[in-house]
Amino acid sequence: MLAGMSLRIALLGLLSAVGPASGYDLAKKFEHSLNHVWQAGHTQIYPELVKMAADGLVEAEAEGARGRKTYTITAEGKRELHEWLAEHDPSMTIRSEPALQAFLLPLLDDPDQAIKVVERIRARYLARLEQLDCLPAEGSFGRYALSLGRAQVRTGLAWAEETLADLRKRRTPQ
Amino acid sequence: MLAGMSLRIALLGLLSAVGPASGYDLAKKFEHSLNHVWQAGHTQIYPELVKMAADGLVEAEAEGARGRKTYTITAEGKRELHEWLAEHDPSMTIRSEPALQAFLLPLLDDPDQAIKVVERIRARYLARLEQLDCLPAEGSFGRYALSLGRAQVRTGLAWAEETLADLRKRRTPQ
DNA sequence: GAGTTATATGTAAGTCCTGACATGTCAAGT
DNA sequence: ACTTGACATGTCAGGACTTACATATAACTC
Repeated sequence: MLAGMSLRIALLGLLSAVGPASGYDLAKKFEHSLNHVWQAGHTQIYPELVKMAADGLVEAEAEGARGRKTYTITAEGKRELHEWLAEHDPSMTIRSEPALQAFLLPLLDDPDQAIKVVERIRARYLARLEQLDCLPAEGSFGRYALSLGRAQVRTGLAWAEETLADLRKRRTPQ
Repeated sequence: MLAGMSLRIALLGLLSAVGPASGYDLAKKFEHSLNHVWQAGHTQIYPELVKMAADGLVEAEAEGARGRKTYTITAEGKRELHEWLAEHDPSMTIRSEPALQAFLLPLLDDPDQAIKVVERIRARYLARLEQLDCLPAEGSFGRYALSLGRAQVRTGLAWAEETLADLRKRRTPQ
């Protein structure tokens, strides 16, 4: 099993959880339930499903309306999915733009400028938290990931608020 | 200013913080101080520095030993760096393999299997936290990012421990 | 003097991912 | 009849990133 096949795994997981679905459906699910875990647009999903069908992990059923194609996970697909979940050591690779901005904060000598940057980061985290809070229970399927995602965003928000307090204290030390 | 130039920004930030450095130095800094924020290997860094030099963001000085080249940030480079930090709305894109595994957990009917998966995730977070705790103060330059990184990892760890407790309760409900 | 490790730089193939473009259907309102 | 918006699928160019390969010097150890 090769590394870096997370998009496949995510798609297989969705198909396994919600049953047969089209590429369009899967793109929507990505937006609404995998959003805090993994991201992918339809431009990545459609070609990937074709490759997965070629590899025997899913089966396509060309259906009626509007050229809609329904994909179903195969036994082989389920096997790959379970194997990945059971065996794969998850990569800790991180690429976080908010954290990169946090890293660079000391470059700004003017505390007011730094405050503006952290306030923008805070607003982003807050918007995302509200978005997560609006997520449907989704049959409670993604519950573990949702609690992890929420906790991570709340952590970012808390960091922003602590950092703002710290920067404001520095600005007016009297 | 285009999106997705974070590698450039990270390199400019390092050059701005620690002064002139070679590609090799920058690769080491990535490992030791940007690790919890952004990741890049030397195979990505060397070509990027060449492009950045072509764009006038850094200046290369071909130096002595072992073909070492020293790069210095230019005024234009500093301008770009500050502009990005001040203006760029950070992307919230997330791709977390641990979170993806968390998402898929309900697929495992056997609680013992789920426990194994979460224990592996927990071990990974723990290893990373120890790694972060060993980071030098680095002139305290990356202090904000370090506190954010640590908090994020601790959150992951706490999630793993709560989830383990939950799964163990389900296994033996008596 | 030989061997090992850390220093130091690169290339190339291939995959992953984004953003822009392109096409057409169906349902509902006006 | 017309328009708008949600549905539905795709391609393509280019940039980001990984993995494997390739090379050579300097310092240290045995």
